[in-house]
Amino acid sequence: MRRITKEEYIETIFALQKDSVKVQTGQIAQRMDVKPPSVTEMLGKLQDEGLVNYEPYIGAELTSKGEKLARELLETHKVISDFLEILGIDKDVAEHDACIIEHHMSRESAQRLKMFVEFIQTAPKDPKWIENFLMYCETGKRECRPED
Amino acid sequence: MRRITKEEYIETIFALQKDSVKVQTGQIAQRMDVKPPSVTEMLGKLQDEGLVNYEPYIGAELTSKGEKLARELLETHKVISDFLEILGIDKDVAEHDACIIEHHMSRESAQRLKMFVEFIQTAPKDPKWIENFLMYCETGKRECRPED
DNA sequence: CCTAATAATTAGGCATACCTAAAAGTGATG
DNA sequence: CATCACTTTTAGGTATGCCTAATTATTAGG
Repeated sequence: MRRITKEEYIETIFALQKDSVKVQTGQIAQRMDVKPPSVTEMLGKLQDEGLVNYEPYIGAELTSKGEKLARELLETHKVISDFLEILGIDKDVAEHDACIIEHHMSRESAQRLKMFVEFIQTAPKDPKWIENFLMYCETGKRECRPED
Repeated sequence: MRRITKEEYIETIFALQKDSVKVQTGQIAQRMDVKPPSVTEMLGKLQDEGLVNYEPYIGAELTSKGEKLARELLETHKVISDFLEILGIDKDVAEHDACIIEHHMSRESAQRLKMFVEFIQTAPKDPKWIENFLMYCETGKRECRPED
């Protein structure tokens, strides 16, 4: 049984708030593939921690604290999935892995990985070595440039 | 509260078996920073899954199935920590993050990351772009070679 | 305004991994 | 062989997050 963390609830609520300010129990449940009672329970806990404002039968809304956390989590998430995609991982798998890994990575590693992705993405030209790497994955051969 | 997974017990037992065949409850508890009753309980479960042979008051020993799993886990672990170290993460942090992440990464991503690390480590020369990257982390500047 | 459909909540449980305190087993020593 | 020190196990309980079934709110139609 896959256990979803509080953080994932925060991220989901954040995403759903793009459509409407108040997010309903059912929406969250559906999106997270979880039953409504689990959501009700979690919203209570998130409320206790000051991450959401929750009114029974009405819906939930992130507090500014919750929103800040959501943005941080989403950034880490994006860094990881971008990285995995650069390595040539299937988009869905990258997405899935990022979801799970993001909550377990230290701030330090996340920060470093972020710089790495940034370094690659803002390279003057699409770096040759990525091409070489993907080639290496498929054929096992590497192009023999000395500075590779 | 940090929740340790079954897999981490397997890895720990594997590591301790280098010193003696039978591994005792107390050794595992100490190494994992957990109390002995937790270990007893877990050994029972691992036994049920056919991963260890466990005799109360004597100790535990990995089955061949458990040992196979341990080797796989350790390989993934090493891939992740090597990668983080290449990015310039502190060894202890890399080690710690690898411990946690390894259990959450898909086989596909782990395999790809493995190839990536291998690609870097077996590069004809220590790749220039890693130096460039570490420089970029420290100074924010990148060396402007067109093929960067 | 009452009812039926829909949605959410409460109540009561399960699984996992952890803990403390108490009981039991093991082994060395007098 | 009895006792003490040490280790391990058992018993009972906590925290998370998830579930089903039953209850309660809300809302739309008649």
